[in-house]
Amino acid sequence: MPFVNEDKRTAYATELATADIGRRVTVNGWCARQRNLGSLIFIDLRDRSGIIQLAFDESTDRETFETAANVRSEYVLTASGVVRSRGADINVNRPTGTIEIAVDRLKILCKAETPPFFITEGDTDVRNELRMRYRYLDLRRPEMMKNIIARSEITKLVRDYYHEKGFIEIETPNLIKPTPEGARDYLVPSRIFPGNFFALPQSPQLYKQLIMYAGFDRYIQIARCYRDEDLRADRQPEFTQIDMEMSFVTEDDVMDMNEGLIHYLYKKFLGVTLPEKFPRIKYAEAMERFGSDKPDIRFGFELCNLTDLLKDCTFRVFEGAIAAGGSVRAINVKGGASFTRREIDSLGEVAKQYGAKGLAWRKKANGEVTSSYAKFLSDAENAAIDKRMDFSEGDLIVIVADNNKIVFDALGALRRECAARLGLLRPDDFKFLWVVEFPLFEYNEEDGRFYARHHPFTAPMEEDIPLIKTNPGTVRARAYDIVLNGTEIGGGSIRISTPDMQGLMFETLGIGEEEAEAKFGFLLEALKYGIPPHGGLAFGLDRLVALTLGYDDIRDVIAFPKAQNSSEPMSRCPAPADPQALHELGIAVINKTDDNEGTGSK
RNA sequence: GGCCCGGUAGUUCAGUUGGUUAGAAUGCUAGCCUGUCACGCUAGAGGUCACGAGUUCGAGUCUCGUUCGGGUCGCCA
Repeated sequence: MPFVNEDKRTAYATELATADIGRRVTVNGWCARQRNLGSLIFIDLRDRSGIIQLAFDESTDRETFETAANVRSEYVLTASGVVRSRGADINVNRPTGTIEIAVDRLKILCKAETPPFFITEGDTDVRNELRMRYRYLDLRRPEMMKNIIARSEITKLVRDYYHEKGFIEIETPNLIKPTPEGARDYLVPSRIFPGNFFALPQSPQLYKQLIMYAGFDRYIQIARCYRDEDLRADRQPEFTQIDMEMSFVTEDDVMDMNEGLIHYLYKKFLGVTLPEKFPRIKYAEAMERFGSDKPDIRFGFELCNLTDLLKDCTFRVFEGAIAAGGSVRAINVKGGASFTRREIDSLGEVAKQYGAKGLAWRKKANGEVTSSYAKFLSDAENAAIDKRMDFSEGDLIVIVADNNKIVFDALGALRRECAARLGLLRPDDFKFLWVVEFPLFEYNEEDGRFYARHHPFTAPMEEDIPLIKTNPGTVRARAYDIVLNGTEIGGGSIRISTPDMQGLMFETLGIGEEEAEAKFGFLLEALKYGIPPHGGLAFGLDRLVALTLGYDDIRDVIAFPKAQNSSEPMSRCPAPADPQALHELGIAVINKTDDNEGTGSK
C-alpha cells in the first residue's frame, strides 16, 4: 500500500502519555504482538522509542477490525485514532501502560515473513550466529536500539566537549602508507601502481602529529581504525577511536583534559558524578600490586611478594622459581574459602593458561585450615606467610611461583577470576584510573631486539634519556593509559619533537638510517621545521560506550560487528574478487582451492 | 597457530548404558473467545539430530575428519 501524507507519524509511541488523552494521533511502526480476543484485538506497535497498544473493537468498526485480524508479527503499520485511557486495565510494566489508541484507520504498509527469532523486549537467548546473520532484526530489539542510540548520544557529547575546549575536528586519510611495526595492516591494492598497496590506518597517529606540526594546536577526530588481528569480545578488526592531540602541553595537561571528558560524559549521560581526580599509579606499582597494567580496582586481593620469606625454602616448586630469578607471590581472596576443591582446581587451570605450572593454596573455612603446600614448608615459613597475608577465617591464599612475567600474568588473571566468582564485578561501579610511566621499550627474546611498547614516537622521561644508550629496558616513557574496571579504554603519550631524539629512538629499535628514511622520511624531514611540544590520547569509543552501558562485549554497541573469524556473517564477506578486477590490479591469487572461496560460498 | 565449550523442530532446550515411531516449551497455521498485555482454550503442521567417514547386528548417543558459532592463549607498536 502506498504511503501517503495522512499516514505520516504525529508522535513516537512512548511520546504519548495521559496528557494526550482525547488527542487524535498517527503512529508508524512494527507489530510486536497481536492479541485477538474474538471481537477485540490488541496490537503492540513498536517503533524506535518503544511500544504503544492499539485497540480494535469489532462492534464499533468492523472494517478496521478485520484489517487488524490479518496483522502478523513484524508487519509494518500506520495507525490513526484517538488516545484514550485504559481505565483500570493498566500495564504497569510499560511507560505507556495506562493509555492506548482506539484505532479507526489502520494500514498494513508491508507484510513480513515470520522472523527466524522473536524480537524480544528484554534479553535475548538466541545464539549469536543467528543474531549476526539477521542483524537488522536483532537491531529491532529495544535493547540493541537503545545501545546504538546511546552510542550516538555519547559521540555527540564527546564532540560537544572538545569543541567547547577549542578543539578542531580534522579528517585524516583512510588510504595510507603501510606501517612497518605493530599490528597487521589491512592492505588495499593500487590500480594505478600495480604491486603497490595502501594500508587502512591502525590509528591516525602520524597524521595527528603532523596536524600539530602544522599548528592547529588542538585536534580531535572520531576515527575509524583497522587492525588485521584476531578479535576478542573487546576487540574488533574495525573499531572507532576518539582521537585527540594537543600542543604546548605536558602529560598532566593531556590527562586533565581527558579526565574532564569522562566527567562531562558521566554527568551528562548517566547523571553520575565521578571522583574529582582519578588515581594515577605508576606501571611498576600496578604490576607489583595487581599483576596487571590495566588493574581492576573495584575489589582488593592485591598481590603480595613472599620471595624474601622463602629464601631457605626446600619446597622444590618455590625453591626452583627463586633460584631461576623469579618470585613467589600470593593473593588473599577474602571469602574464597567457600570455593570447593573442584573450584580451586579450576583456578589452577586458569593459572595454566598464563604459563604457570599450577598454583598452591591455603584456606580457612569454619575454623579448619586446609592447604596444598603447608606440609612442604617449615612451621616458621607457614606462620610468616599467614602473618604477611593477614590469613584469617574465610580466606583463600593463592600462590604462584615462576618467573615474574608468569607470576604477574597468572595472579592478575586469578585476582579477576576470583572476584568474578564472588560476584564482586558490579558493572555499575565505575572505577577509573591512570597508569603512567610505562616502559618505553620492550625486549623481544625471539629476535633479540627492543620494540617500542607504545609506538616509536613516544617521548622518554627526561631523567631517563641517558639510559637509552646504556640500559634501554629501564627507560620510562611519557605515556599514560586510562583504565576502567580492568579494561584499557584509552592511551597516549607526549611525542618526540626533535629529529635527534627521533633518530636515537630508531637507532635503539634497530632501525637503520636508510630504513628510517624509507619508512618515516617524511616525518623526519617534517621534524626539522619547527615542532611544538605535543602529545595526545586515543580512547576506544566502542569499549567506552560498552562499559558505560554495562556490557563487556563491544558487539553490543556496534551496529554491524564482525564475527570471531573477522568475517561478516550477514553480507558474507570477505568474498572472492572478480577476476577482471584482480587482473587490473596486477594481483594473482595463489593456493586458491575449491574449499577456499571466502565466506560467501559456504 | 594452540587449547576449551557448543551445533537435535522456526527458536530455546531435554534425549538414560548405543536399541523399536526423537520429546518439551515457545513460535507458526486453523477454529473458538469483549479488556488482553508472555491473553486463554482446542486441534494441527513442523526434524538431512551441522556435514562426511568409521566402529557396530544397530549411532542423535562412541571414534576420526570437516564446517559453523563462542571463549581464550599467542597476537593486538
